[in-house]
Amino acid sequence: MMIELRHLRALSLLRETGSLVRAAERLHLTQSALSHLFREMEDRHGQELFVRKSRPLRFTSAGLRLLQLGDDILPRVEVAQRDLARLASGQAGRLNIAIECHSCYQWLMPALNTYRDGWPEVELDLCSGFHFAPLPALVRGDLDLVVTSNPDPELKGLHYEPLFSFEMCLAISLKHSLLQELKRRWVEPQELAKEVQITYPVERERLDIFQHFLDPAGVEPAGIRTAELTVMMVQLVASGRGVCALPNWALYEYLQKGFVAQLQLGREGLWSTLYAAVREDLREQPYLADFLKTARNTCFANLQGIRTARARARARASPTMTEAT
Amino acid sequence: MMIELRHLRALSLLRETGSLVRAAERLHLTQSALSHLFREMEDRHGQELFVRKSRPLRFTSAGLRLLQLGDDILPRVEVAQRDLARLASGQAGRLNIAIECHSCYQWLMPALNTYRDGWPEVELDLCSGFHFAPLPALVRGDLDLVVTSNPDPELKGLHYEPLFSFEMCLAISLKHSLLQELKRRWVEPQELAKEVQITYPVERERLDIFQHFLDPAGVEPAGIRTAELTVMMVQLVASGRGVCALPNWALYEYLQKGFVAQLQLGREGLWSTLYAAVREDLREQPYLADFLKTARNTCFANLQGIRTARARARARASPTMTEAT
DNA sequence: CAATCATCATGAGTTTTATTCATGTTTAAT
DNA sequence: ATTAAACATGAATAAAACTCATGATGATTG
Repeated sequence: MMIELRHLRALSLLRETGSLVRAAERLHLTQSALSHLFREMEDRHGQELFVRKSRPLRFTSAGLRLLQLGDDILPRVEVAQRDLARLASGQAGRLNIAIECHSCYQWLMPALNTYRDGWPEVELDLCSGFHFAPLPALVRGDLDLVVTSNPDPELKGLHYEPLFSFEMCLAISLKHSLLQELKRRWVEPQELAKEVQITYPVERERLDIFQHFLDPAGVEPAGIRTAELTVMMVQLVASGRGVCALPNWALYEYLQKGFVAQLQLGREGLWSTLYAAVREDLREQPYLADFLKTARNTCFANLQGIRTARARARARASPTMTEAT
Repeated sequence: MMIELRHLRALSLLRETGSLVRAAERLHLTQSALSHLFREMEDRHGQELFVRKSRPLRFTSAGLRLLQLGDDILPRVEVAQRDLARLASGQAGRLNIAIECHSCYQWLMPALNTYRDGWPEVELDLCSGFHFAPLPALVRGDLDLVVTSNPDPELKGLHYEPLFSFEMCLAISLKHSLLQELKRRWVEPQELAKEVQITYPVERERLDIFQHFLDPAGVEPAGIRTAELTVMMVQLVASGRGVCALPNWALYEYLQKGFVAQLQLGREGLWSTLYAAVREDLREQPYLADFLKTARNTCFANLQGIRTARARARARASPTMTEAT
């Protein structure tokens, strides 16, 4: 037989009340039950847990060690139990968020701030700077929500909630020769072979420009240069150090200010959809559903040039509307 | 009903094995038993714990939360269980030591070093700088051994193992007028009323000179000055800033070097006995019994002027021998 | 696509464990 | 010494944990 929480709870209560009778009362048991219980524990461990004939009650070293264990773990069990109850009722929960798309901080931060007001009980955590694959971590339970544009259909048990569709665009210097040479508003992959790509400092697989544009065409850029911040990337582009792919909504303000020019990636433009990946069973939870709503609202309120995934799907079906923004 | 460790163990094993059948094998149960067990847990918490029809096995958020709890607390339970087993067998244990007497570091450190070699499994900790009463902490289980010269007979469940008896002596400057004035080797409390006392920086109640010499006679010294280290206290005495009570064994080397002179406190000398206080049930433990032996050996090997408590008791009974050292 | 195999669920029956009840023993207080 | 409160104990009972036998489900394969 093994230690059980029941034993630790009883022992803790024995210390608290100072007598079997009162401890039994608190546990809604008889004094006899506790007497049997402690005797069994003592038999199991081969030593006394407390000194019977003594007032006030005294514990032996073994008893004290078990009390210490109880002090250590019982509160944790309580917390877990509350978490489960809240999870069942949908009142609150944990929301460990990771984002794959670096620019997304732009809308995620305001969204989180708004959300926090409505759900102060939800334990929010933003797991940036992770060096593990986020979607498996979501399945494992280390994360609760992943913002990604690359759903993995292999992973079971996940639901991908579309947030919005956006266009990946190429930021290019106003003085760049391509702007003059091309008689069109879009580039082919081959036309970027001589350019330096400015990117976020993350793995190549997580950059849409490579995964969905250059790599499929077998084009390698003249160089790759990284920058942490979007504003730095734009600055490098503006000063002619290279070109850079950014979501249209991230690029918008810099276009307005006339810092850089914009080209579409390919004739159709490189559209993709951003999803919030969550575990299926969490999807219905009010606190999560509301987070998704808040996130979407924040995005459509603040980001220029994005579309609902549905609208974009319709647009793709009827090519005449493709370029509408 | 409440969460029990059995549930957490089963769930962890389910994750480890990936199936009810294999988890049941490992637990020496039938698959049916586990099926019933998990169903009950789910009923209790009002939600599924894992997704049945799925390979590989997937857990729900609730299941993951319980797994996390298990990962958190099950290892702690294991550790406690091992501790209890070792406590039962007397192989090893914990030894959190506190000392009331500041000078005792002088022999405690070598004793600990010797002891460590023989009992590498025992978790040794020296709780110095405590600001709580050490004997109650010993009863409570926060400490396992307290070196004290003031046993408290009120506290039940403690055993006081005598280490040795020693004499509290007064260190006094070689040029001090008292040395000339007195025609004897001892002082009365009243004769210290004009002196500054140099003491360790601890509460007055913990200083034998006050508790057993000055306070009973109602004598207040001209001043109190503190120093952290014995050597500093002796230095202050040597330079005439005051007098200072120290155990004879701590004073010995400074007398030898001729830094200070020594006077007895009262005609009989102020003898007291140093005890190692332990909880009664720990007393028989081999690892503890051996610590006491090592400590005593170290003391008698290194300290000059100490006596066994028994010898001192005999000496006190026959006054003619009182002053023998 | 049926056949097969492995896994899991289920209900009744059984064993084990937890608890109570009735009563005796010990302890501390008066 | 007497008494009251607390605790221990063994038998009886209630509750739980578990098994067995079997049926359902899902994945695999020829």
